[in-house]
Amino acid sequence: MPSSTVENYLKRIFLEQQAEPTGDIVSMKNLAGAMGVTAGTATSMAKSLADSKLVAYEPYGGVKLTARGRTVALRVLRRHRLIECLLVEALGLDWSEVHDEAEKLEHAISDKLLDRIDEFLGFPSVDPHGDPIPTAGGEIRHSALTALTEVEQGAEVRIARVLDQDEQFLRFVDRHMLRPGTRARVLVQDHAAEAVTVQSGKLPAVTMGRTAAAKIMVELIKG
Amino acid sequence: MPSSTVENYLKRIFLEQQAEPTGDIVSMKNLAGAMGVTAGTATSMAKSLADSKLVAYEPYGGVKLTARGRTVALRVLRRHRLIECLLVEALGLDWSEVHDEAEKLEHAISDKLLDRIDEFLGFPSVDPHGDPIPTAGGEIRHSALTALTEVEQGAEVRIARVLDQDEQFLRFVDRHMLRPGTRARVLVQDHAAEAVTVQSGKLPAVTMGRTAAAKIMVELIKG
DNA sequence: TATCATATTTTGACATATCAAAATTTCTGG
DNA sequence: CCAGAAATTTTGATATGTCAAAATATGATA
Repeated sequence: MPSSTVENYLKRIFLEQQAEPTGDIVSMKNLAGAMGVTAGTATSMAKSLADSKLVAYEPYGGVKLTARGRTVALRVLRRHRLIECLLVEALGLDWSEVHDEAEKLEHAISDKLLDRIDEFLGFPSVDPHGDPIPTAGGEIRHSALTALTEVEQGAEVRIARVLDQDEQFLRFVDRHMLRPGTRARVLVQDHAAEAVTVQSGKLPAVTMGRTAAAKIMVELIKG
Repeated sequence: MPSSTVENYLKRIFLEQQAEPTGDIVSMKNLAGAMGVTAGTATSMAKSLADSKLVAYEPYGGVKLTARGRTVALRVLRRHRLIECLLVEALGLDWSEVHDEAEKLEHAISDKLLDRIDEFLGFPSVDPHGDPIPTAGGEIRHSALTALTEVEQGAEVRIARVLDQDEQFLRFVDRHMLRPGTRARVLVQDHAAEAVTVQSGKLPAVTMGRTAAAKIMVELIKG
């Protein structure tokens, strides 16, 4: 049984591997940053994870999940995301405030209870942020998603995923009805200004910078 | 912020204090037994809790909660019992299987979420086992105590207090599992015979005279 | 290529929580 | 009151997870 610290490292490594398209090796600096610990701590944990065959660790290189490590990471993510669903669906919490709760609860819940929750929720495939929920078997399903910066002007899209858990940002997304599942239209792609203008529901259009737009992943509906 | 280990010790001490009617001081042996650790570990933890002013510790004497320690213990108990309610009410788990889940979740839940759960459940006053749920303020609502002679036939009660320190009597109480904290059912109230028949756990029912029954104070759970 | 900034690793320390076993204190029966 | 039993405390060790700071390696650039 991995400790919750180990679970957190593995989860972070998984997420960092996904976030880093330069290659799926995570540096000690990034790992330490993501975990909020010093670089020395990250190094010693990397070694200890490698001893447990949960990561491959190359001195001065970095760290990468093994198959076993990946399985553990996905199990933690499954817990996290199902808990987020539960808090939103059953208890009516706002999707912007469930992340921190789930961060703690994900280490304290049994497989049995998790299965109950899954059943109770009707076996959802994405969490309230649109992030895919890994299966009990430890697999993850991806649909082809595009960043909001990449779609053509005039396109109709469905918001699929928001790649940032920051509460400020989630509130912004909320305010403009850009939650996962909602439809939106891309009115302007201004490459010169590095800005994207989108419009959702009956709200007025909103213009955001490309760094923000890059964090909003969508599925193309038309255009 | 007390660690979850500290929370567990305080909770145990509280429960042991209630269970021990000889006086509310808990010995290292009992504490170690209840926590599943060695006596040496219990001693060193007792000292450390005393340093934090959460318990009063007398070497070779034992340990007793301070007001602060009691407040922490009751907060943990509140979490535990509300979580048990949630698992039974909302997720349909059986009341016999929720204890272990709650044991872990009670340390991983925020006050905010707990309040939501409380509200969602309609502010229950007892958990699925009939144990009272402490208030957010850290007090325990003691329902008014009733003598065993006063309750209706068929009622479910929890033994709360035994108003006699006589060894003979306490042994009798013990033998029939009528210690404070245990649940029992009043099978017969025979006013003509001045006798009460009660039954606890898996033991056969026992009939006692009204003078004896008058010394056993109970809380009404149902009926 | 020599140097310097940056990243990484090592080292020594600390806090928490635990155990086993030795030492000590308290209790109890004769 | 005293000896042995039982409970308690002490001691020394271990595992986990962390930091600060020193030592070392890597990589970019002049």
